[in-house]
Amino acid sequence: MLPEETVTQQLRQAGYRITRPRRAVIRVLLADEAHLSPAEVHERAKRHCATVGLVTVYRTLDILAEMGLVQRIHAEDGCHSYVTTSKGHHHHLICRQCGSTLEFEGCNLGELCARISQDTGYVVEQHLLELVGLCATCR
Amino acid sequence: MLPEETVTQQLRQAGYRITRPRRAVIRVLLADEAHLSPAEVHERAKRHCATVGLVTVYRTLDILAEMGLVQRIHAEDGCHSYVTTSKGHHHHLICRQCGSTLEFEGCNLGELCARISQDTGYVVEQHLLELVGLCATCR
DNA sequence: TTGTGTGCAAAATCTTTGCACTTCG
DNA sequence: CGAAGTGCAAAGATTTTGCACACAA
Repeated sequence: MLPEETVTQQLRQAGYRITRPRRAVIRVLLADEAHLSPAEVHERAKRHCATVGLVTVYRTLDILAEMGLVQRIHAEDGCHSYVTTSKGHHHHLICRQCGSTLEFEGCNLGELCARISQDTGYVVEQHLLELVGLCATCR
Repeated sequence: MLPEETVTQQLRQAGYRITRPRRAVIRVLLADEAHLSPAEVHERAKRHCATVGLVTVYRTLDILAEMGLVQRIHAEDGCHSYVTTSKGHHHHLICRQCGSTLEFEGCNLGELCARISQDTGYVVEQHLLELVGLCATCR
Protein backbone atom coordinates (compact mmCIF):
# COMPACT_ATOMS: atom_id res chain seq x y z
CA MET A 1 0.00 0.00 0.00
CA LEU A 2 1.27 3.40 -1.03
CA PRO A 3 2.02 5.95 1.71
CA GLU A 4 -0.31 8.94 1.69
CA GLU A 5 2.54 11.36 1.15
CA THR A 6 3.57 9.72 -2.09
CA VAL A 7 0.11 10.25 -3.48
CA THR A 8 -0.22 13.86 -2.37
CA GLN A 9 3.20 14.62 -3.74
CA GLN A 10 2.22 13.30 -7.12
CA LEU A 11 -0.90 15.42 -7.10
CA ARG A 12 1.14 18.48 -6.18
CA GLN A 13 3.58 17.78 -8.98
CA ALA A 14 0.72 17.58 -11.43
CA GLY A 15 -0.36 21.03 -10.34
CA TYR A 16 -3.20 20.06 -8.04
CA ARG A 17 -3.64 21.53 -4.60
CA ILE A 18 -3.77 19.37 -1.54
CA THR A 19 -6.98 20.14 0.29
CA ARG A 20 -8.72 18.60 3.25
CA PRO A 21 -11.44 16.96 1.13
CA ARG A 22 -8.95 15.48 -1.31
CA ARG A 23 -6.82 14.21 1.52
CA ALA A 24 -9.88 12.59 3.04
CA VAL A 25 -10.70 10.73 -0.18
CA ILE A 26 -7.12 9.59 -0.61
CA ARG A 27 -6.95 8.41 2.98
CA VAL A 28 -10.12 6.34 2.57
CA LEU A 29 -8.88 4.66 -0.57
CA LEU A 30 -5.47 3.90 0.87
CA ALA A 31 -6.84 2.61 4.17
CA ASP A 32 -9.44 0.31 2.74
CA GLU A 33 -8.33 -2.78 0.98
CA ALA A 34 -11.77 -3.36 -0.56
CA HIS A 35 -13.15 -1.69 -3.66
CA LEU A 36 -15.55 1.15 -2.91
CA SER A 37 -18.22 2.98 -4.86
CA PRO A 38 -18.19 6.79 -4.95
CA ALA A 39 -21.03 6.80 -2.40
CA GLU A 40 -19.07 4.49 -0.10
CA VAL A 41 -15.95 6.58 -0.44
CA HIS A 42 -18.04 9.64 0.41
CA GLU A 43 -19.52 7.98 3.49
CA ARG A 44 -16.10 7.09 4.82
CA ALA A 45 -14.43 10.31 3.78
CA LYS A 46 -16.81 12.23 6.04
CA ARG A 47 -14.99 10.72 8.99
CA HIS A 48 -11.87 12.59 7.96
CA CYS A 49 -13.56 15.71 6.66
CA ALA A 50 -17.14 16.06 7.85
CA THR A 51 -18.13 18.63 5.25
CA VAL A 52 -16.89 16.84 2.14
CA GLY A 53 -19.50 16.61 -0.62
CA LEU A 54 -20.22 13.72 -2.93
CA VAL A 55 -19.40 15.92 -5.90
CA THR A 56 -15.88 16.42 -4.64
CA VAL A 57 -15.51 12.68 -4.26
CA TYR A 58 -16.43 12.22 -7.91
CA ARG A 59 -14.05 14.95 -8.97
CA THR A 60 -11.22 13.59 -6.88
CA LEU A 61 -11.76 10.06 -8.14
CA ASP A 62 -11.58 11.40 -11.69
CA ILE A 63 -8.27 13.07 -11.01
CA LEU A 64 -6.83 10.04 -9.27
CA ALA A 65 -8.01 7.76 -12.06
CA GLU A 66 -6.62 10.11 -14.68
CA MET A 67 -3.25 9.96 -12.92
CA GLY A 68 -3.38 6.19 -12.65
CA LEU A 69 -3.50 6.18 -8.86
CA VAL A 70 -6.87 4.49 -8.66
CA GLN A 71 -8.63 2.11 -11.02
CA ARG A 72 -12.16 0.95 -11.59
CA ILE A 73 -13.05 -2.60 -10.66
CA HIS A 74 -15.17 -4.41 -13.20
CA ALA A 75 -17.70 -6.54 -11.37
CA GLU A 76 -20.63 -8.56 -12.67
CA ASP A 77 -23.09 -5.77 -12.15
CA GLY A 78 -21.04 -2.80 -13.24
CA CYS A 79 -17.88 -0.82 -12.87
CA HIS A 80 -18.81 1.54 -10.13
CA SER A 81 -16.08 1.00 -7.62
CA TYR A 82 -12.47 1.96 -7.27
CA VAL A 83 -9.26 0.71 -5.69
CA THR A 84 -5.84 2.24 -5.37
CA THR A 85 -3.32 0.89 -7.79
CA SER A 86 0.45 0.91 -8.05
CA LYS A 87 2.49 1.94 -11.02
CA GLY A 88 3.39 -0.56 -13.67
CA HIS A 89 1.72 -3.54 -15.19
CA HIS A 90 -0.35 -5.61 -12.83
CA HIS A 91 -3.88 -6.84 -12.24
CA HIS A 92 -6.32 -7.29 -9.42
CA LEU A 93 -7.47 -10.32 -7.55
CA ILE A 94 -10.87 -9.63 -6.02
CA CYS A 95 -12.84 -11.37 -3.30
CA ARG A 96 -16.45 -11.73 -4.40
CA GLN A 97 -17.61 -11.85 -0.81
CA CYS A 98 -15.94 -8.95 0.96
CA GLY A 99 -14.59 -7.05 -2.01
CA SER A 100 -11.03 -7.06 -0.77
CA THR A 101 -8.49 -6.71 -3.53
CA LEU A 102 -4.88 -7.70 -4.03
CA GLU A 103 -2.57 -6.80 -6.86
CA PHE A 104 -0.53 -9.38 -8.69
CA GLU A 105 2.05 -9.31 -11.45
CA GLY A 106 3.20 -11.68 -14.10
CA CYS A 107 0.06 -12.24 -16.10
CA ASN A 108 2.13 -13.72 -18.89
CA LEU A 109 -0.27 -12.97 -21.68
CA GLY A 110 2.34 -12.05 -24.26
CA GLU A 111 2.24 -15.39 -26.00
CA LEU A 112 -1.55 -15.50 -26.03
CA CYS A 113 -1.75 -12.00 -27.47
CA ALA A 114 0.73 -12.86 -30.18
CA ARG A 115 -1.22 -15.97 -31.14
CA ILE A 116 -4.51 -14.08 -31.23
CA SER A 117 -2.98 -11.29 -33.30
CA GLN A 118 -1.75 -13.79 -35.84
CA ASP A 119 -5.04 -15.69 -35.97
CA THR A 120 -7.35 -12.71 -36.20
CA GLY A 121 -5.54 -9.80 -37.80
CA TYR A 122 -6.27 -7.61 -34.79
CA VAL A 123 -3.39 -5.72 -33.23
CA VAL A 124 -3.72 -6.47 -29.55
CA GLU A 125 -2.69 -3.39 -27.59
CA GLN A 126 -3.91 -3.92 -24.07
CA HIS A 127 -5.79 -6.37 -21.94
CA LEU A 128 -8.15 -6.36 -19.03
CA LEU A 129 -7.63 -9.18 -16.59
CA GLU A 130 -9.20 -9.69 -13.19
CA LEU A 131 -9.26 -12.81 -11.08
CA VAL A 132 -12.28 -13.31 -8.86
CA GLY A 133 -12.63 -15.67 -5.94
CA LEU A 134 -12.66 -15.87 -2.18
CA CYS A 135 -9.99 -14.40 0.04
CA ALA A 136 -8.41 -16.42 2.83
CA THR A 137 -10.69 -14.85 5.43
CA CYS A 138 -13.95 -15.38 3.55
CA ARG A 139 -13.12 -18.92 2.61
CA MET B 1 -22.59 -16.17 -35.10
CA LEU B 2 -25.59 -18.02 -33.71
CA PRO B 3 -28.64 -18.43 -35.94
CA GLU B 4 -31.68 -16.52 -34.74
CA GLU B 5 -33.74 -19.67 -34.39
CA THR B 6 -31.33 -21.18 -31.90
CA VAL B 7 -31.72 -18.17 -29.64
CA THR B 8 -35.51 -18.03 -29.86
CA GLN B 9 -35.73 -21.74 -29.23
CA GLN B 10 -33.71 -21.35 -26.06
CA LEU B 11 -35.97 -18.57 -24.88
CA ARG B 12 -39.02 -20.68 -25.58
CA GLN B 13 -37.56 -23.58 -23.66
CA ALA B 14 -36.94 -21.32 -20.71
CA GLY B 15 -40.62 -20.42 -20.71
CA TYR B 16 -40.38 -17.05 -22.43
CA ARG B 17 -42.63 -16.05 -25.28
CA ILE B 18 -41.26 -15.00 -28.62
CA THR B 19 -42.64 -11.59 -29.44
CA ARG B 20 -41.94 -9.08 -32.14
CA PRO B 21 -40.00 -6.72 -29.86
CA ARG B 22 -37.84 -9.52 -28.47
CA ARG B 23 -37.14 -10.83 -31.92
CA ALA B 24 -36.10 -7.34 -32.98
CA VAL B 25 -33.61 -7.04 -30.13
CA ILE B 26 -32.18 -10.48 -30.81
CA ARG B 27 -31.87 -9.73 -34.51
CA VAL B 28 -29.94 -6.53 -33.79
CA LEU B 29 -27.51 -8.23 -31.48
CA LEU B 30 -26.91 -11.14 -33.81
CA ALA B 31 -26.51 -8.97 -36.88
CA ASP B 32 -24.11 -6.48 -35.41
CA GLU B 33 -20.63 -7.58 -34.68
CA ALA B 34 -19.91 -4.53 -32.52
CA HIS B 35 -20.87 -4.04 -28.91
CA LEU B 36 -23.95 -1.88 -28.44
CA SER B 37 -25.42 0.09 -25.55
CA PRO B 38 -29.09 -0.37 -24.67
CA ALA B 39 -29.86 2.93 -26.43
CA GLU B 40 -28.03 1.77 -29.57
CA VAL B 41 -29.81 -1.55 -29.52
CA HIS B 42 -33.09 0.33 -29.19
CA GLU B 43 -32.29 2.60 -32.11
CA ARG B 44 -31.54 -0.33 -34.37
CA ALA B 45 -34.33 -2.53 -33.09
CA LYS B 46 -36.85 0.06 -34.27
CA ARG B 47 -35.97 -0.89 -37.82
CA HIS B 48 -37.37 -4.35 -37.17
CA CYS B 49 -40.20 -3.32 -34.89
CA ALA B 50 -41.03 0.36 -35.08
CA THR B 51 -42.97 0.49 -31.82
CA VAL B 52 -40.42 -1.21 -29.55
CA GLY B 53 -39.71 0.76 -26.39
CA LEU B 54 -36.39 1.27 -24.65
CA VAL B 55 -37.81 -0.41 -21.56
CA THR B 56 -38.39 -3.60 -23.47
CA VAL B 57 -34.82 -3.48 -24.72
CA TYR B 58 -33.59 -3.32 -21.13
CA ARG B 59 -35.85 -6.16 -20.09
CA THR B 60 -34.85 -8.30 -23.05
CA LEU B 61 -31.16 -7.68 -22.48
CA ASP B 62 -31.62 -8.74 -18.86
CA ILE B 63 -33.22 -12.00 -19.92
CA LEU B 64 -30.59 -12.69 -22.56
CA ALA B 65 -27.79 -11.91 -20.13
CA GLU B 66 -29.38 -14.08 -17.47
CA MET B 67 -29.46 -16.95 -19.96
CA GLY B 68 -25.87 -16.34 -21.00
CA LEU B 69 -26.75 -15.42 -24.57
CA VAL B 70 -25.36 -11.91 -24.33
CA GLN B 71 -22.59 -10.45 -22.19
CA ARG B 72 -21.55 -7.02 -21.07
CA ILE B 73 -18.38 -5.58 -22.48
CA HIS B 74 -16.15 -3.88 -19.95
CA ALA B 75 -14.66 -0.79 -21.51
CA GLU B 76 -12.54 1.94 -19.99
CA ASP B 77 -15.48 4.14 -19.24
CA GLY B 78 -18.01 1.59 -18.11
CA CYS B 79 -19.84 -1.60 -18.84
CA HIS B 80 -22.81 -0.33 -20.74
CA SER B 81 -22.74 -2.38 -23.87
CA TYR B 82 -23.54 -5.89 -24.87
CA VAL B 83 -22.53 -8.52 -27.39
CA THR B 84 -23.86 -11.95 -28.18
CA THR B 85 -21.84 -14.75 -26.77
CA SER B 86 -21.56 -18.47 -27.39
CA LYS B 87 -21.75 -21.20 -24.81
CA GLY B 88 -18.65 -22.36 -23.03
CA HIS B 89 -15.49 -20.72 -21.85
CA HIS B 90 -14.17 -17.98 -24.06
CA HIS B 91 -13.32 -14.31 -24.06
CA HIS B 92 -13.70 -11.28 -26.25
CA LEU B 93 -11.26 -9.41 -28.40
CA ILE B 94 -12.49 -5.86 -28.90
CA CYS B 95 -11.56 -3.17 -31.40
CA ARG B 96 -11.17 0.14 -29.58
CA GLN B 97 -11.98 2.06 -32.75
CA CYS B 98 -15.11 0.49 -34.20
CA GLY B 99 -16.19 -1.68 -31.29
CA SER B 100 -16.23 -4.88 -33.29
CA THR B 101 -15.75 -7.97 -31.20
CA LEU B 102 -14.45 -11.46 -31.78
CA GLU B 103 -14.55 -14.43 -29.45
CA PHE B 104 -11.49 -16.49 -28.75
CA GLU B 105 -10.73 -19.59 -26.72
CA GLY B 106 -7.73 -21.02 -24.99
CA CYS B 107 -6.92 -18.32 -22.48
CA ASN B 108 -4.68 -20.75 -20.65
CA LEU B 109 -4.91 -19.10 -17.28
CA GLY B 110 -5.03 -22.31 -15.24
CA GLU B 111 -1.38 -22.20 -14.32
CA LEU B 112 -1.51 -18.52 -13.42
CA CYS B 113 -4.58 -19.04 -11.22
CA ALA B 114 -2.95 -21.94 -9.44
CA ARG B 115 0.16 -19.88 -8.74
CA ILE B 116 -1.86 -16.95 -7.47
CA SER B 117 -3.98 -19.20 -5.26
CA GLN B 118 -0.87 -20.64 -3.71
CA ASP B 119 0.78 -17.27 -3.21
CA THR B 120 -2.17 -15.42 -1.78
CA GLY B 121 -4.52 -17.84 -0.06
CA TYR B 122 -7.39 -16.74 -2.29
CA VAL B 123 -9.41 -19.42 -4.03
CA VAL B 124 -9.58 -18.21 -7.61
CA GLU B 125 -12.95 -19.14 -9.04
CA GLN B 126 -13.36 -17.14 -12.20
CA HIS B 127 -11.63 -14.58 -14.30
CA LEU B 128 -12.44 -11.65 -16.50
CA LEU B 129 -10.25 -11.33 -19.55
CA GLU B 130 -10.65 -9.03 -22.52
CA LEU B 131 -8.12 -8.15 -25.17
CA VAL B 132 -8.35 -4.69 -26.66
CA GLY B 133 -6.76 -3.44 -29.85
CA LEU B 134 -7.45 -2.59 -33.45
CA CYS B 135 -9.23 -4.86 -35.88
CA ALA B 136 -7.84 -5.57 -39.32
CA THR B 137 -10.11 -2.97 -40.92
CA CYS B 138 -9.36 -0.15 -38.50
CA ARG B 139 -5.65 -0.77 -38.56
C1' DT C 1 -4.09 37.92 -2.92
C1' DT C 2 -5.56 35.02 -6.51
C1' DG C 3 -7.15 31.43 -8.88
C1' DT C 4 -8.07 26.58 -7.80
C1' DG C 5 -11.26 23.92 -5.29
C1' DT C 6 -15.65 23.41 -2.81
C1' DG C 7 -20.50 22.56 -1.59
C1' DC C 8 -25.03 23.20 -2.91
C1' DA C 9 -28.78 22.92 -5.94
C1' DA C 10 -30.26 21.85 -10.24
C1' DA C 11 -29.81 19.46 -14.52
C1' DA C 12 -28.79 15.62 -17.22
C1' DT C 13 -28.36 10.71 -17.77
C1' DC C 14 -29.37 6.19 -17.25
C1' DT C 15 -32.23 2.49 -15.39
C1' DT C 16 -36.26 0.60 -12.98
C1' DT C 17 -41.12 0.33 -11.64
C1' DG C 18 -46.36 0.69 -11.77
C1' DC C 19 -50.11 0.10 -14.48
C1' DA C 20 -53.54 -0.43 -18.02
C1' DC C 21 -53.57 -2.29 -22.60
C1' DT C 22 -51.92 -5.83 -26.03
C1' DT C 23 -50.75 -10.12 -27.79
C1' DC C 24 -48.77 -14.78 -27.89
C1' DG C 25 -49.85 -19.46 -27.39
C1' DC D 1 -59.17 -16.96 -23.03
C1' DG D 2 -55.57 -15.98 -19.74
C1' DA D 3 -51.23 -14.94 -18.40
C1' DA D 4 -47.03 -13.02 -20.04
C1' DG D 5 -45.31 -9.07 -22.37
C1' DT D 6 -45.55 -4.19 -23.76
C1' DG D 7 -45.30 0.90 -23.94
C1' DC D 8 -45.83 4.97 -21.49
C1' DA D 9 -45.10 7.98 -17.82
C1' DA D 10 -43.20 8.57 -13.63
C1' DA D 11 -39.94 7.48 -10.10
C1' DG D 12 -35.22 6.30 -8.70
C1' DA D 13 -30.47 6.26 -8.97
C1' DT D 14 -26.28 7.96 -10.49
C1' DT D 15 -23.31 11.39 -12.40
C1' DT D 16 -22.39 16.09 -14.19
C1' DT D 17 -22.67 21.15 -14.37
C1' DG D 18 -23.21 26.18 -12.95
C1' DC D 19 -22.20 29.29 -9.65
C1' DA D 20 -21.04 31.97 -5.60
C1' DC D 21 -18.12 31.33 -1.70
C1' DA D 22 -13.86 29.27 0.68
C1' DC D 23 -9.26 28.51 1.17
C1' DA D 24 -4.42 26.56 -0.34
C1' DA D 25 -0.22 28.46 -1.85
